[in-house]
Amino acid sequence: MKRSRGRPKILDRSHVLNVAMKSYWAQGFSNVSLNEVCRLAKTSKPAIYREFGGEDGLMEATLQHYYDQVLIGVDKIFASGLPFDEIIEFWISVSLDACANSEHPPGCLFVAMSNAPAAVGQATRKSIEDVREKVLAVYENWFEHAKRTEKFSKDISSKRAALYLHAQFCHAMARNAAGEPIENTKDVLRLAVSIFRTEPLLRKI
Amino acid sequence: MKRSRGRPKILDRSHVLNVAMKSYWAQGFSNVSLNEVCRLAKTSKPAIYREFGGEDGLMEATLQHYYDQVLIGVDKIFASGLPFDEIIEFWISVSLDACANSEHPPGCLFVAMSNAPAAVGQATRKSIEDVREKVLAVYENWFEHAKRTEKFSKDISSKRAALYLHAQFCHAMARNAAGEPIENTKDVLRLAVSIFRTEPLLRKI
DNA sequence: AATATAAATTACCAACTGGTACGTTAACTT
DNA sequence: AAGTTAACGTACCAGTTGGTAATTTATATT
Repeated sequence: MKRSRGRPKILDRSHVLNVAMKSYWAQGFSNVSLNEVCRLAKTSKPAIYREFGGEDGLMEATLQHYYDQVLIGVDKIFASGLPFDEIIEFWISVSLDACANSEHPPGCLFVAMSNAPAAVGQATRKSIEDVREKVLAVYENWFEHAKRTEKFSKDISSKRAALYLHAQFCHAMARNAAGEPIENTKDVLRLAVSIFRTEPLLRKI
Repeated sequence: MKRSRGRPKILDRSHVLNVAMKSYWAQGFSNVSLNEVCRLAKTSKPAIYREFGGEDGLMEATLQHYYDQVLIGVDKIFASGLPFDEIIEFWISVSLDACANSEHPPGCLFVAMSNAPAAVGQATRKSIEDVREKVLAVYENWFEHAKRTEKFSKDISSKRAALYLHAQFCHAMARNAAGEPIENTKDVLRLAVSIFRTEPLLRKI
């Protein structure tokens, strides 16, 4: 790790990313200006420009950071090897309970960005697409695996099931971010995933 | 309709509302400034202030206008008296096809606002809640009616079913606004509403 | 004709936005 | 010690935002 020439860098990249992630996540990324990120991270705009190239670059990097710090944790659930139903239940609670314990802000930065593509730059838009594909791939692989080892409805292609699961996740995160009570959202998710069960369709209230 | 004293009003309220509705809807309401609405509607800011009281008032009025002009049409489907399955199918296509024929911008202004409560003022936030309750009531009544006259799964309370249906609608509109292909969205919706069928759970791809 | 009323419009406000020019400073290289 | 490199941060830019003061204009009432 040889230090290069020139004045040593002070700016703490990952500190900036944490600050940006948290405020984008909590306030809604389009309600947080670049100026404000600078203020909160106690750095200067030119420093941000040097490191990230501009607001679009910062958002892109922040989204990647969010994936590495947060979404990865969700993805890992699907590699846990637990039974189908338990994974689903675990996935629901991890997605929603973390914010109830105020470990996290409500909602999901990735979903927020996905839902407002007009409010981000090119680079970020591309990044959104990348993350989406990563997530869909995780779901799809898991469905493939489940078809081989578990007894859940096989009358649906894994791709389709993955799109469906992701759709339900996106909706849950959007409503969660908007302040919907968590129990409503969980209930909707549980109903939604009931399509994967072979029986019974619905249980009594 | 006696004309009151003072200089006669020129400002065309419903023209302003149409302009605001269309641009909020098409560009995403938080990407459209009050200044821009004035420019597009060829009116002045003080005129908007006189009529609506400010940006919050304009947004609130625009949301109501959107309900009266657009959402009412969706609600009416549920009063059509058609069979359960046909209503569902009709509901899906009305929600999604209008924008494919570019009769409408994609997405739903109401859902967009619901999903970004931090970006609107008090009055608009309250209006969002009102519209939401209207819509949920329509769904709920329809489920109540369907339980009496149709053979669909009764093991779910109408309130819960209404929340679920609305959730699916919101997601579909959000993805539609974000540019997701319509067929994906329709497919997700069809899978989601399959929970109301008593059998069979899933059909082959 | 004079007055009261109210809408229209221009021109402004301070605050903030994303973005940058440029002089300064701290290291390494010669 | 002199020179090179590069990050630092102040202080600025033009443009936009939501909002308003103040003057003008068009009507109804007296």
